[in-house]
Amino acid sequence: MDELDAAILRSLQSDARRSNRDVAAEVGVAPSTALERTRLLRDRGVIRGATLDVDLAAVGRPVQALIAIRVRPPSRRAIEAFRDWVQGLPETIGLFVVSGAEDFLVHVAVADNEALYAFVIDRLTQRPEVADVRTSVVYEHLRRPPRIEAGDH
Amino acid sequence: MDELDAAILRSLQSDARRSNRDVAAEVGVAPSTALERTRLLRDRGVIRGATLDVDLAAVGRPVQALIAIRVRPPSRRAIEAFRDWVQGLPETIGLFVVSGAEDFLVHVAVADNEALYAFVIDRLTQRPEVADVRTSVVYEHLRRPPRIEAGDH
DNA sequence: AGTGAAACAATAGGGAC
DNA sequence: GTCCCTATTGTTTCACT
Repeated sequence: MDELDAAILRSLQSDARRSNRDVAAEVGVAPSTALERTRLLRDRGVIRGATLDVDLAAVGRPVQALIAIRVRPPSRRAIEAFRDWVQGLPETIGLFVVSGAEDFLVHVAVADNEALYAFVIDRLTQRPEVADVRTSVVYEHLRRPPRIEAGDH
Repeated sequence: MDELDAAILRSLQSDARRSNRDVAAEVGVAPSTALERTRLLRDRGVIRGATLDVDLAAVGRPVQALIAIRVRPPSRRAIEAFRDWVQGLPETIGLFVVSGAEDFLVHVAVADNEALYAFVIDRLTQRPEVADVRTSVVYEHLRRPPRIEAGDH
């Protein structure tokens, strides 16, 4: 992870579909050099992939929520079972396994408030390990790419 | 948003860098058709962009946390001022504005626990509108692309 | 919605510093 | 060892059917 690697990552972060030629020009190296570095970053697992940023409202799921869940018992078995189950639900778009008062924060996107209510009272409470549920509606969700700097990572 | 649009979105979701040719073959239309549809999806704002999925640990920020924050007074002025400020911090990688007991959930990625502690007690508590802070360490963060279906969106 | 040709980009191999 | 140049292959794009 030298300064060139960091510059390539920064360039691709703003638009992962940018051509290698453009990236090379932006960071000031030959296209072949940029290409080799990018592939090494991919091989080393620094670049995991590129995901499409889709407008959830435009695909019929304008309502988002974060649902804090406490699981009982908080054993590895119960945690992992619940995690795997909730990850497979169609409403789920993100999942945080956390420390603190709760064990999970499930990020869901649904069609309307009714669907959100149904998700919470029909699906979640079906699971016997769910001890407590707290729903927060998401008014706004902003994402920022991490600031990347060179270093001995 | 017909079935073809949905299929194109599903195809690009798994890898936003997939070539138009591959997408066309996968969804069963000519490349020119896939290209036009993809461009229309972009123009209509359904596709917002493509973001690089970077391994945070590999770029020196292996510790993640979600910080729940209550702001006082919970006025538009205070909410928006805090949102804009926290969004600009280098540690911030995500921000949820939510209903419920708290007003914000700030997703941060930092170098170590010390940096996390410093973020909470030095930076956040500097702001006079911050009334309450609750930090949860993120053990695991999974993301899932939304399941996209055709429809009159 | 599909075809073909021209412009463009990605890749592999070889060579300079 | 890192970077660059060039030739080849493959991809995108546009005018046209």
